[in-house]
Amino acid sequence: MVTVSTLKLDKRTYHHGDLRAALIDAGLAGLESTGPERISLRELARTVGVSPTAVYRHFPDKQALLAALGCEALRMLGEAQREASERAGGGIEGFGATGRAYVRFALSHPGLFRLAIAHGPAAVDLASEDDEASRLLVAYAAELTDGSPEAVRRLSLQAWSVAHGLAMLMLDGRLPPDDAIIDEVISERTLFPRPPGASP
Amino acid sequence: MVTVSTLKLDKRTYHHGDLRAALIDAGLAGLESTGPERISLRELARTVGVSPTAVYRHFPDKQALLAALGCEALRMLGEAQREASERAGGGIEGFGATGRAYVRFALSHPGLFRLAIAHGPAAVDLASEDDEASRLLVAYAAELTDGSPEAVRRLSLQAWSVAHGLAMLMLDGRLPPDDAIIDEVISERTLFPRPPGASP
DNA sequence: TCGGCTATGGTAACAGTGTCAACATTGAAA
DNA sequence: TTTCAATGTTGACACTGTTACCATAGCCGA
Repeated sequence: MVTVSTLKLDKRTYHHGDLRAALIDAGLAGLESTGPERISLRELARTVGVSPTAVYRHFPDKQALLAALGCEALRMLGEAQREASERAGGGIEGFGATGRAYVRFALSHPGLFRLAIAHGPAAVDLASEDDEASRLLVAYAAELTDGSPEAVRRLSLQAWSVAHGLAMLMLDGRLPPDDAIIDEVISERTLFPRPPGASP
Repeated sequence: MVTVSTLKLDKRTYHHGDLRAALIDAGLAGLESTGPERISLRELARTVGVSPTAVYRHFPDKQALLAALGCEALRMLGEAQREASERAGGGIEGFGATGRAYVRFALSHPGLFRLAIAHGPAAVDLASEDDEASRLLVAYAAELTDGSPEAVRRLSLQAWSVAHGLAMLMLDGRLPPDDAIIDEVISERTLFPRPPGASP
């Protein structure tokens, strides 16, 4: 959260104070209850108590607003994953835990998750990303392989794909959002049967 | 394709002939060039040469229209996978081929793919689905495991998740839509190192 | 053959959206 | 204190999905 939620001053002030932060806060709140497609620029402005076009003083576009929300959502996702990783104590269990946290975050915050993925900054190289989620991923992949770039890359991509695919399939209703399925699919034991790095 | 594309009769006829099929055809054509959220009911009606509200004689909703398009798209996806499977000659290579075909279909028909997943019929149990894609998946999973329900289930879910995750990450710009990455991620050799069913 | 009924199409309108141009207000710097 | 850039507002435009109501046409029975 941005913790600037009480910035909606009373109406007597012509200027708002920090409209940008208020809009992002309202957007994050709205994303908790509906999907990204259904949040409206005008309604956001309404809840903040401002005219629709005032938004354009802070974001050139609706897309830009969504992108800002996406960045914040991505940060929250990474934070959830880091907590899960620390709780699991690192190692291969930590790796699995971050994957399961990825899916659980998607299920409990569908709007935020969708926006984090769909409207985040376009990624070029996974290794050079600067968000916490990506950092965690490649760090674990390096730890659990021989460290060669190819191995790190492959494990990162495969792990991310599994977690993301499961999350999206559940969000889109193609698979039931069942906790047991998460544990079944994202399992260090069955997914990567020979712990990488153990044997050459 | 539905192969009813020339049904847009000239304007002198008050009734259209087969408006429903024409709408679906136009929708599929539109999905080839843009995403599902950007196709407009009114524009679809316009390209077919009919008033906006005529659509409501054949679909109760825009959602219903999208659902119909999603079913058709899902059929096309399954067909692409079956072709790839047959070309690879079955077995574990066929399994990998269907996975790669899944991702390639997503990349070459993003709109169709998104709609096939997002607006298809809500799935309850993977084993009881009646679309070709699901059938292929569980058939391969049964062939490549000992056939126990748990093993079949797990392999199905993991394989689907990997393919779907990779496809979505590429479609959403989080990973470059690189053919080499597809081969790298969806590889029978690295993803399922011990061919299931070989050793107990 | 004819009359009516139903399937299918059209018109007008409503509320809502994102966005632009032009105008208004404010706080702070010169 | 004056001016100016930052910020907010009003009004409008084109577009959307949807509804209520009206129009046409082709088929079915008398």
